[in-house]
Amino acid sequence: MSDDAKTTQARLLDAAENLFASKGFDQVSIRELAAAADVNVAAVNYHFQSKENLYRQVITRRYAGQRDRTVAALEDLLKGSGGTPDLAEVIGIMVRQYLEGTLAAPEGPGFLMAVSREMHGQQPHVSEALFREMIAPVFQAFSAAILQARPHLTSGQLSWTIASIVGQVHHFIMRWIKKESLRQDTESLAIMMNVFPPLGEPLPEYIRLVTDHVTAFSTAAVDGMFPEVAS
Amino acid sequence: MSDDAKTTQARLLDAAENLFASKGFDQVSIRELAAAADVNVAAVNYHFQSKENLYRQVITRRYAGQRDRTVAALEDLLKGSGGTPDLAEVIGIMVRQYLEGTLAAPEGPGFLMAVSREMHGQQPHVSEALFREMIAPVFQAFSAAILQARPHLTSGQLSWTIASIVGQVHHFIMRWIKKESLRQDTESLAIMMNVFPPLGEPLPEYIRLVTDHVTAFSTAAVDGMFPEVAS
DNA sequence: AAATAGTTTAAACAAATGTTTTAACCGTGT
DNA sequence: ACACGGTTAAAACATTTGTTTAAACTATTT
Repeated sequence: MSDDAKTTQARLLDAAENLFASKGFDQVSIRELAAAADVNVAAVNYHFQSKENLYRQVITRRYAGQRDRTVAALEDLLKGSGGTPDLAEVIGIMVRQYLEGTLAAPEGPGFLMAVSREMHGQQPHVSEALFREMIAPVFQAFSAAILQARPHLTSGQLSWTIASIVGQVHHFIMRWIKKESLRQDTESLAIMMNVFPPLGEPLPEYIRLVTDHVTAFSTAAVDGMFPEVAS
Repeated sequence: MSDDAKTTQARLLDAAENLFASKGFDQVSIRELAAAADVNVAAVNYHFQSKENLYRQVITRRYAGQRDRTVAALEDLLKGSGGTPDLAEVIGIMVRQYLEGTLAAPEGPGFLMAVSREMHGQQPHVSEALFREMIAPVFQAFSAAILQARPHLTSGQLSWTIASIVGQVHHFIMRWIKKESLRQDTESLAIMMNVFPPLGEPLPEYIRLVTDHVTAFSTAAVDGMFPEVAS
């Protein structure tokens, strides 16, 4: 479906998604949005009441799918393994889903980069609703799956572990985004890529490498920190 | 030294540090800065040429100390241990320095929060210079220290490991900052603190807990992933 | 005391922002 | 053909932004 066949609303949502993703909420003006979507400036307020509300809709529209896919993948794994999944597989699913959903969604480039910014950012544009409806369910499914793989973990150990995993993933996402946004600035780019080796790879390979690393790193950490007492 | 005894420049720098830290570059207007520092709006441009340059100076002024302290602490450890430091101590120093420098510097609240935002952010306000002068030296000292503790690590394994550590630290910093910025929004705050248990602690205790966790987690991960061949 | 260099002040400036208004437009149903 | 709801268009609106101007002030120097 070509752009001019889509409705004004849809074109605005798509343009907003890409622009917000690559520049952040404050850095995108309504006029810029309108130009990218090839609509009138007033369209944003007509269809979405406000710029902030458009932002909210962009995020929730995409994140719902991400959430459902991740939860479903975790549940599938639980069923397939008869209740005792491999810890590395659990973490691997979570990490890969997050990376793919954020950096390489089929719906288009940019996708969910905004969410990471939102989670790390200060502006509470959507934070509470996003957290309750989107993050919390994934968090819960992830917790449950880890607990199936390592039933001896306490709830405290569990949340520390999850925080360490999420932190790593965010960092690798931000690193890729930063690299993308530096495309023009060849000097800074060269410095970054020199210090952070995996950045030179194309995106699918980057996702694979990061997934493998974070999975192996975190699995080793969990089993080193919280060894299961031999039965 | 009371505020009105300080020079206009110093008062602006201090006010800017706190405001930029808690709200981010774009969210702070020059008029807000001037009001907080109790100076005229023109003072920013008179003394610092531009808002962006003021921002640069705020960051470099503080980060230089942070950098020197961290590098010195790592070098001390190397000397004290006769060239074979404990890995956990190396990581612990790095993590603690980063957390303290960012969240709890004696110079005042807020301190270096802006740097984390800068590193994760899109705006290239100071990125390249900051990276080259401030981040790179710390990165290098940290790398060298880890390599002394675990000489068998390849350079690739080293940079993956550092990325995982830095990612975790950033995440725990952001989490604290986010909590601070949600002080008014009691509902969101309750949700966050419920899901992320260590957040309820006062700052020094939070720093201690995070340092211990990240250190233990990462040490276990390194030794689990890259076991030294028994001699 | 006059002059000077540095600093502070209030006011103005130009540009950009999110939003609203009002009129034109379009297809659909009568 | 006409009227009507929904949509788009251009223009205007009220604020806010970073920055500059030009005059007032202040202390030090001559």
